[in-house]
Amino acid sequence: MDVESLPEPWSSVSDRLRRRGLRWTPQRRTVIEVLAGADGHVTGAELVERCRARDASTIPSTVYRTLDVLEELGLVRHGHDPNGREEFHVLPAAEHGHLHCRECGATWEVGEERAATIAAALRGADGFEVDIGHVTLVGRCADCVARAAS
Amino acid sequence: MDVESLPEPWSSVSDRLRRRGLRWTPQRRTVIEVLAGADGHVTGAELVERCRARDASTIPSTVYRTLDVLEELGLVRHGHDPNGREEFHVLPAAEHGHLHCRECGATWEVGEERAATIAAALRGADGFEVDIGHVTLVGRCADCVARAAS
DNA sequence: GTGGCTATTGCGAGTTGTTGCAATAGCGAT
DNA sequence: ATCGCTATTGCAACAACTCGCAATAGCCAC
Repeated sequence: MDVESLPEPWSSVSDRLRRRGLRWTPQRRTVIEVLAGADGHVTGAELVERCRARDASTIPSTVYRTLDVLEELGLVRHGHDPNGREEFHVLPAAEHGHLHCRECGATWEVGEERAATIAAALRGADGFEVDIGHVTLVGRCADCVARAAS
Repeated sequence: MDVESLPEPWSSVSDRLRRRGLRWTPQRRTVIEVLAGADGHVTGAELVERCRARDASTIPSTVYRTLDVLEELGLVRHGHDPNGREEFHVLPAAEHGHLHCRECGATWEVGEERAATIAAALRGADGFEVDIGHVTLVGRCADCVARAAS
C-alpha cells in the first residue's frame, strides 16, 4: 500500500510534516497506514499491535511519539477509556463524548448535539470550555438505574 | 499510632472488615493510618510511597488490593487524573468534580451544586446517571480562552 | 489454647506507557 | 551526488498498575 494512494488527509501527511521541518520516516508511514485502516477509536496498545503486524520491528515508544506529532496535526486526538488507558480518536470530525455504564459494562457515544448541551452546562458558571471527548464518563445507564430502583 | 484512637470512620474499619468475613492485617492497618492522615485526594503512587515510609516492606499490589476493599466499604473512591492515572478521594463526602486546564495546567474542584447541574445535563436525554467524580474533565479555563481570543 | 478453613500476602511476570541518550538517517542546501 | 544539521529512532530503564499462584496467617469454633 502506498501512502500517496490513500485518501486525504493521509496522502498529504508527508508534505505537511516536511513543511514543518519534521521528517517522513518508514516508521511514521507504518503508523499512518494503520490509522488509515482504522476509523473510529483505537487504543494505544491496539495501534502498537497492528503496526507490529505490518512491521515486526516496530518499537512502542516510536509509535507513541508518532501519535503525539499526529495529534499536533489534528489527525488524531487522544483520550482515556473508563480505566484511564489511552484511546485515540482517528480523524476527529464531530465533537462527541463517551459514556460507560459501570454496572452493565456498556460503552456508547453521545452525539454532537448532546455533547454541546453538556459543554454548555459546564461553561455555565465559570466559563470552562470542556473537551468532552477527552475522557469516558462513567456512571450508570438508565436501564441499570431502573433495575436498581425496583 | 493506634488505629482505635483514630476518629471515625477509621476506628471501626477492623470491625467492619471482620463482620464481612474479611481480615484485619498489619498491611491494611498501615494503609488505614496513611489514609487517615491524608484528607482530600491522593494518587495511587503517593499512597504506596507513604505506606513504604511507615513500613519499608510494603508491596504495591497489597496496597492497591486494600484500596479495592476500602472502596467497597465506601471509605475511598477512585478516579482518574488528567493523564488517566489513579487518584483516590478519601472519605468522599459531597459529590464533586475536577476540572483541568490543558493550557495553564491548573486543576480545581467544582462543588456539589455545579456538579449537580452537570449531572442533570447528562441525565437529560437518556437517563444516564454520571459519576462526575470519577474523571478529571479536561479543557480550557475561562482565562486561557480569553487569552487565546485576543 | 489449638486447629482448620480460607482470606491475604508476597513475588514474579506482564501490560501500558514514558523518558534520556547515543547512534542513525531524513532533508534542504550546495 | 554529497554534506551537515538536527529530527527520529532504538534501546534500556523506569513508572504505575494488574494478575495468578503458592505460602502464610487471621479468625472462628471447639
